[in-house]
Amino acid sequence: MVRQPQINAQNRPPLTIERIIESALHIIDGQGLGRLTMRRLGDSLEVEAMAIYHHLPRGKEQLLDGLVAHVAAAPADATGAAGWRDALRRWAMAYRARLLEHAGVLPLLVTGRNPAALTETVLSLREILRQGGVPEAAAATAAHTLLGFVIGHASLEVRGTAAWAEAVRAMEGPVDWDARFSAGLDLVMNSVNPG
Amino acid sequence: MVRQPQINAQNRPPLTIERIIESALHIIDGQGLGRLTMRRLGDSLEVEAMAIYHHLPRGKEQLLDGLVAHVAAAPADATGAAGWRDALRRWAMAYRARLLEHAGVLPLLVTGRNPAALTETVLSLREILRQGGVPEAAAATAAHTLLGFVIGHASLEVRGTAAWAEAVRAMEGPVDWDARFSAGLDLVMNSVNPG
DNA sequence: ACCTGAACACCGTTCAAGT
DNA sequence: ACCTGAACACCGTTCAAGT
Repeated sequence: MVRQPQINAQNRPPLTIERIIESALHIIDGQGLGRLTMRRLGDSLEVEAMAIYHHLPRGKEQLLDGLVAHVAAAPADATGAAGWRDALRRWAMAYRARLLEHAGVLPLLVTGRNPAALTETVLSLREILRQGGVPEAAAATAAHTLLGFVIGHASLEVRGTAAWAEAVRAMEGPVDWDARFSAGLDLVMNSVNPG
Repeated sequence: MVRQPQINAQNRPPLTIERIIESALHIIDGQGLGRLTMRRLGDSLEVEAMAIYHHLPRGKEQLLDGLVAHVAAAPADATGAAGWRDALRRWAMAYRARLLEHAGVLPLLVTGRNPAALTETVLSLREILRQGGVPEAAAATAAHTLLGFVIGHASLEVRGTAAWAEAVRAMEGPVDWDARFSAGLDLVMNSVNPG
């Protein structure tokens, strides 16, 4: 029985930034952002809360920055798509699903914290539009419009599907959010045209 | 010297929900959401923090609900507009300005808290579209698409104009956000058509 | 190098008490 | 009816100490 070097004396995997972020995301997804505390995060990692500061010197701020990066940095990819419209459509659907899976991170995304986390995503959208023949300025506008729509629509979905939103559904009527998002996406994409 | 009845023995205006919300919004706008605490709010109202609970029995949750309602409940109004497109355009510009003025409230808006706060706004958008001849289903889609775009774009603006976003501007290039929003708004509105 | 334990300043909230 | 003061359980973070 050879002890593996990456297993320490307490017989548990060592703390890494990746494990910390994943554990934090697990707490947010399961219990909500409000219940993510350094002490609870420490518990879930089987470590004292103070140990986390050794890996994230800037503390909770750095943890939240990492969560935003982990969720928001999902660039668009044109491989396997039938043209740039299809590529953007696929990306939008996937990005929306990602935001809804981690809806607890949405409030962090709109704080302006870790703005660099979105750079890769924005540039990938612009690149796909550019390759589709859309002029530079129009591509920049379309990229922000599309990304803004996806983030904002996901926010409305969180609001509309909240367990305590019965009164809203009574007033505004029931909504098929998948269909609603798809139709809205058409609305946005339909006026994006190559030069 | 007749003492006015609404001035109490300590010579200060009585606590009301309106004054509490306004004071809280003032703290958020000036110092950020993270510095809004019940104790600081009490200080700014020249009252002990515990006095606030007499007016907001559900405590800070109720305060945050009230803040969302105060900022997000701004319905569209067609009076004085040159047609429904102009009315929606004006509303979108005003709503965006409102969100940017109170950017610290944006994270609260996307939590799904107090979902009823947006009902009036959503219904007003649908009504203007309906009066413009847009069929019911298309109006519902357009309303959510427009509102989603405005909220999402405001989030991107907060991100792009953050003081610490120098690296982002270096990578993605400088942005005229007023022009960018206006162009994005055109993109969204251009495919909304009466039946 | 990595983690712990005790401590500090703060937080939201409850509750009995004051006026 | 409206507000206060003391108290409680919790929070993020620092720092000296352990291994």
